[in-house]
Amino acid sequence: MEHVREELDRLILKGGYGYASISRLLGRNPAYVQQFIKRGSPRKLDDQDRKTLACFFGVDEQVLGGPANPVTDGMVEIPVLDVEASAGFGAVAASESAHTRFGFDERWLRHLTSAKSASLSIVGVKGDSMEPTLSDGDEVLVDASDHGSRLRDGIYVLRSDDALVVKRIAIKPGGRQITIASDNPAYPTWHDMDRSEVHVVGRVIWFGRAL
Amino acid sequence: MEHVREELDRLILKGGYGYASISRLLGRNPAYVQQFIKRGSPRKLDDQDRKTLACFFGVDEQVLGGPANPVTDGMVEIPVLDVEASAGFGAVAASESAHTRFGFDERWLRHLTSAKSASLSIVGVKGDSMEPTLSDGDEVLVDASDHGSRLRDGIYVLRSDDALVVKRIAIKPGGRQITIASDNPAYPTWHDMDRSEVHVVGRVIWFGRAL
DNA sequence: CCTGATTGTAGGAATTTTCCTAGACTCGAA
DNA sequence: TTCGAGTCTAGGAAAATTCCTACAATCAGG
Repeated sequence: MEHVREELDRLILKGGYGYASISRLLGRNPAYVQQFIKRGSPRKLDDQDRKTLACFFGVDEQVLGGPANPVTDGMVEIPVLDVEASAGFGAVAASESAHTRFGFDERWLRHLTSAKSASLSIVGVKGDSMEPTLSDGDEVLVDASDHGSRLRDGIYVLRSDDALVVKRIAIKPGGRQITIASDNPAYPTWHDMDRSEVHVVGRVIWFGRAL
Repeated sequence: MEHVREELDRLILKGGYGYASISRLLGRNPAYVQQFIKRGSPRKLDDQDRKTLACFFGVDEQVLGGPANPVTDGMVEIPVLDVEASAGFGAVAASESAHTRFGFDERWLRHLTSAKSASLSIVGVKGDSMEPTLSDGDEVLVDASDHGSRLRDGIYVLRSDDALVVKRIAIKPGGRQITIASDNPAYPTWHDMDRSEVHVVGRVIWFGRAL
């Protein structure tokens, strides 16, 4: 903790400001900073003062005894695709406006997938075919880079004619054959389909649901 | 500034904690919180104390007089609480370590709840007691302003001794009695509990799950 | 070398924060 | 009901903070 006083002392000395003027900067009496450094009078700097000083000297608050910086830049925004517009093959007008989106912590996201954020998108689930795993209205995070030869057991978003559908895919061991199923047993399951028959949009790696 | 005292008072009252235990949470003398609220003794809360309280009650620091959370163009950031640190009454060293957080579209969020973003937080689910609705590792969005007299049927985060737990609450029609249940039938259900017996942190309004 | 202005220093006063304690009260168990 | 343990409350003590002030040192301009 003494380290903070020395650091502040050095900063003031280097800049040639003098204790008095720095005290005035804080809106305190002229002896305030001198007391802090030489007498250790306020054991800690007030939160507000610390901010002011860190800003003034252009150093991190941490140097003056502040909290470790919570790295504020690691936020990745993933847009929610408008399914109505994106499902068909017709050219999609990329409307900039009105897209809702989710933000994920970068570290958290890297925990989930190694995919680049550009290949991620969010799609709303329609219908009950994937109950109880996914319900109508859920939002699923889709990794568009995770298909093709990397296809493996799991839940995928597929393109079917002009719509996006969510299905569970199982790989038949050793072959090119795959099974496409809906978790809801009321829906049919297709066995032994060829990979080339299905258009995989991407793998579902996360979903959110309102309660 | 008085608003902060009232807000803290309300939080303590609603949760039914009492001033003394909250004072102990801060590692202060038992009269400390009472003095702050009734006498206005420390004009401001110490930075450290504010963090601890915000974490404990699952609200944003802003509510307790902290710095305003930057809302970047329609995106609301909700912090993930460090449950290990926030749940218990034992004096807790509020860990400064970088909190992960999620971002929600403001419009989307308002669709989900009318609560102010400052009263929202995210908690990780531990254990299988809420299977199949919630699984271990899920992240739930908690509305800390939605309890007390507004308690209604639904899933809530409760404080139990030194841990946070997620349970389903059902209100017995017409009375103060409530039922606390786990969705997993392997866990017991408690009937006819009095509202004052449980410490409600907030209502679960959304969750996310990795697949 | 003087003079006046400003600074750093340190003693101590004024104020605020923090703690301690005793009394009134509530609640549950005996 | 009585007792004991816990709470909230308020008064005031103890400790920390913030401020004030006088004094010595420094420095620039005469």
